[in-house]
Amino acid sequence: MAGVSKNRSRRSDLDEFPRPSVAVDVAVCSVVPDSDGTNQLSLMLIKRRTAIHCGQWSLPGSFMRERERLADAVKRTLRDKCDVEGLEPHQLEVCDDPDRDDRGWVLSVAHLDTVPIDRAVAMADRSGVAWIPVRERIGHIAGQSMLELPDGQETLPFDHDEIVRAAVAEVRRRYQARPDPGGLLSGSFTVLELRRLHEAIAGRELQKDTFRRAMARQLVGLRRHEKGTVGPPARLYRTR
Amino acid sequence: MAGVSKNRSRRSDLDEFPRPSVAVDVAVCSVVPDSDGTNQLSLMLIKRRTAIHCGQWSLPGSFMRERERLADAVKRTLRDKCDVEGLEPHQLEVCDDPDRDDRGWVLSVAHLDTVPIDRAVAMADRSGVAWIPVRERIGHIAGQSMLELPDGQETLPFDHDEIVRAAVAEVRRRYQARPDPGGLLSGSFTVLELRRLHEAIAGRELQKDTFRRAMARQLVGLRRHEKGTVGPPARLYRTR
DNA sequence: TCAATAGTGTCTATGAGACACTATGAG
DNA sequence: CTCATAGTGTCTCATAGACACTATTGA
Repeated sequence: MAGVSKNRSRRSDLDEFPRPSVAVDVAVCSVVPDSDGTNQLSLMLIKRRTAIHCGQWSLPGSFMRERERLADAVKRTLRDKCDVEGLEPHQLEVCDDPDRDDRGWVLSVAHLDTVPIDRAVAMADRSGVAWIPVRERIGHIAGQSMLELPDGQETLPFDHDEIVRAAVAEVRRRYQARPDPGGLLSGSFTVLELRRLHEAIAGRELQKDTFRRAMARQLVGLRRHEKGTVGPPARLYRTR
Repeated sequence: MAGVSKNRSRRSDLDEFPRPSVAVDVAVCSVVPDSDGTNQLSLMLIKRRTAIHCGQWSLPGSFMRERERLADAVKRTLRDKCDVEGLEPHQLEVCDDPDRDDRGWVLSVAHLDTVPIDRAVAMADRSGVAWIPVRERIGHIAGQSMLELPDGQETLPFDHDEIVRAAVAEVRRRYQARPDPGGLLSGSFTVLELRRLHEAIAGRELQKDTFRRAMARQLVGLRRHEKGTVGPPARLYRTR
């Protein structure tokens, strides 16, 4: 690239200013069946293998590479640390507390992403990766995670607890208006399946008739019907 | 601070990774009277005095200082470059195109802020600072600014045009539901003043009776009334 | 008097919430 | 048959949009 040498030559302006380390963190969300079999809005955590906070569960994240785009850094992180591909990260917020990382001055750009349910289920047995349901306890205790963490861990490292809160709020906000903005259901689905998904995300039961009428307008009805379940065959739909 | 020496000693982890320069840019919005006297949603631009893009109009911005918080960097920028104080910046998005700045790899965290109308008017005559109304042209031409820039300038430097678009969209989104989330009206005001404000932001006329009923619910009615205008004295309100 | 405004009444269309009802298929 | 479900009908209530009307002030 011709631009690189030009960039280097004018670099002097920039050297006057201190540069923070910049990382990306990703809150990967999905809705996966509980041990009971009920759907739960969950976040994907990884067990840290690096020096700091080693052994703890945290959101996947990594430092940016030279002239990398944020979205690419997120995709690389997910590929390298969780073996997930094809997601589309969205920016959530920048975490800028200078004391958030004991190693020094580190900014983190928090991202949100969603993985289709079937892929999430397929990943569930991978070692070092876990899907943790969000805890729906009212009167949430300060300094405690929204997640019921394994191994007796109380909180997530860095400011990941706050990122989780922002991510859950954002997913809920998005799923209030649209059927499946995050693409959690792949292919076709019944209205019941979509409602169970929304109920898991919202954390409460939804009115079946109101829900149907609100969603059907935004869906494409297929000719196919689901068979083999209790009751009359349910029509299949897909998103636009 | 005890933390600093500890941070330095563990700095080695971080030195493996390249660090971008990080800047903040602010889209400062207000509603100021046009040359016609009609209210216009406007952005505050400054005339650049630094080496790069010198002489061009742009959003105020600056590089972060060591271990500074983003909000503080924005406040410092506004204080130093525009002599404005007391604002509360909100994050909009991170601009991460590696080629956005010819000098090198620079991330910019775009922010949004609003200044009360009376303060904006008082600033209007300050040299090197200008309030530019957003252009409401339908079928917006690609590669052209949303703003009618002075001195025949066509576009804003860096990716400031995109930041302006995001800022205007965000201000409009916020003012759809609430009376005055940005605190543009200081003190008390009539429903008519509030409606003129909303009309300037939305860029279209609003129904007077529907608007009154939607807003009055969210306002505190005062005992005072405005005098000296045409028509019956209008009741004054304030935000909660 | 006129123009512009305040503030309210009212009609209609829309949609959410809620309850009920019939139809359908698996076990 | 029983049960869980699909899908629709319908009633109520709240609200947006629209139009109209009276009252009140300055010019």
